[in-house]
Amino acid sequence: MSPKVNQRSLHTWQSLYDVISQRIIDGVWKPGDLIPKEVELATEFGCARATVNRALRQLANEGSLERRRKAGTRVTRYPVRKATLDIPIIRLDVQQNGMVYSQTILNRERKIPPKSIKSIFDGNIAKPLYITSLHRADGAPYAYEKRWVNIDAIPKILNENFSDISVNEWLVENALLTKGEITFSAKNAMKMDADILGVEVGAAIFVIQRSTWNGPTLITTVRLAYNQDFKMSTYI
Amino acid sequence: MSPKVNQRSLHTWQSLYDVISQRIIDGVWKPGDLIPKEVELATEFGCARATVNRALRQLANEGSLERRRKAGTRVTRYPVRKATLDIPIIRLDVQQNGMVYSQTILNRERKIPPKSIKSIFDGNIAKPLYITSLHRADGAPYAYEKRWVNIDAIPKILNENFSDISVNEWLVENALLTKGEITFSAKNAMKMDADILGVEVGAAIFVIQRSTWNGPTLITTVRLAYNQDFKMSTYI
DNA sequence: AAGTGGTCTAGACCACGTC
DNA sequence: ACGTGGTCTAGACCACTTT
Repeated sequence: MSPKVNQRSLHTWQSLYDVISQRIIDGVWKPGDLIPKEVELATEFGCARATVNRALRQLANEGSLERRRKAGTRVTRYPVRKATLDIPIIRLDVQQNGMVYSQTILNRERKIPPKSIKSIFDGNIAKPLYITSLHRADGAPYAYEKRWVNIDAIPKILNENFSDISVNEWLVENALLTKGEITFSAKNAMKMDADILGVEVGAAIFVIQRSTWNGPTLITTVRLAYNQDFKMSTYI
Repeated sequence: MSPKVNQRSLHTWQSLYDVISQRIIDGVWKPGDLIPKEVELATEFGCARATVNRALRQLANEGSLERRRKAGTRVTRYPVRKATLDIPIIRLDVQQNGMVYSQTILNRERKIPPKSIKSIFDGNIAKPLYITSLHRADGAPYAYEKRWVNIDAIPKILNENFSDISVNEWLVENALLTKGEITFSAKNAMKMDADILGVEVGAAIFVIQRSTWNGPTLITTVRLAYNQDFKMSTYI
């Protein structure tokens, strides 16, 4: 009998997620172990296979499980390998630390880029716009930005003077940005970096190189040099 | 007519994902715009609402859309904010670059940690194990590691000498690690760093500070100093 | 109060990889 | 060839927010 209506199950995918996580934490299922297949777990928990699938997929996305058709689902051997981090918008980053943000455009020109930059752009684009600027926190130098912008993709940037808004934020609002690539490194400040950031030549600076595309089209590539106290953190 | 069996739809969630991404790229839906609700999209694409939900959820997880019940789904204004990065296992990182990996334990002792480290550990644990080691690529210094290990959580580490395996990899195989936290920064090499890494005092080094837990229990916290050529990259 | 996304179910077919 | 995960459907109820 039983009316055969959807009952709100007490077994949400989230609760399965918790139970399965706990089993991994407790070592019931150890790294490398094959865990029961979806159908078996569905039976054990008394829920639909789709619900099990949802929980396992989540754990796989987070890197705790590895799933392969036919081969089954295993607890990953090297679980803590992926991290998600937030890329700060400099202004917000500064303001969240209770400081006053300001920025200055140092230089802007149409310019043929050096080879290392040129190779990132498509071969046949117009001479890109090169803009350097300084971001400040409470008036003190915070980050030195060197940026190349694809004029073909976003020509109206030529009419903008960036007195009230940073180039980055202008682009976020006026260009469509769908994917990006980012590289972190540590460098010793060269003379130019040092002069602008107000540090000694040779001081450690944290360098972020970032490129941003709209679909297949490169919009901008930027090098940001922070002075040595910069940190970036994330959870896994 | 029509047998009313599940037909393999041509509209997979992935294809919806592509179409919707393209509309964002093309500016059909601009940052901040409200997009049609799930039911409407399901009608438009001729598929089940669950399929639309799957595609939209994916886009929301990736940060392209923002969803709220009742309020609907919007294109995010600041889309490029989250990045996923792979945390390298040093040995694999070295070997993937075609170099020979080796490592040496420099020092190991039970030791009361400095305040900055102690605060990460729980108050009442046994004196942690402190191990320093050097990772090499083709014999040259690659990364200098200073690590604290929670002995209460993983006592059998005291019987291990790490001649054949790095501490990190041993922990990965012998402890359960479920979550972590990581911080990147740029520092000038202090004398100790410089001597061990074989660089000048003051050279820029890339520092990773990482802590790893099993559930609520801190297992280990480690500082890794790389010499200045270290880079880490990701896509968004 | 009402609207929108969130999730669950039961059943089905599909596709990838291993055997 | 076949087993396991991947996904789709149609319908239902739920939960969070805004009005």
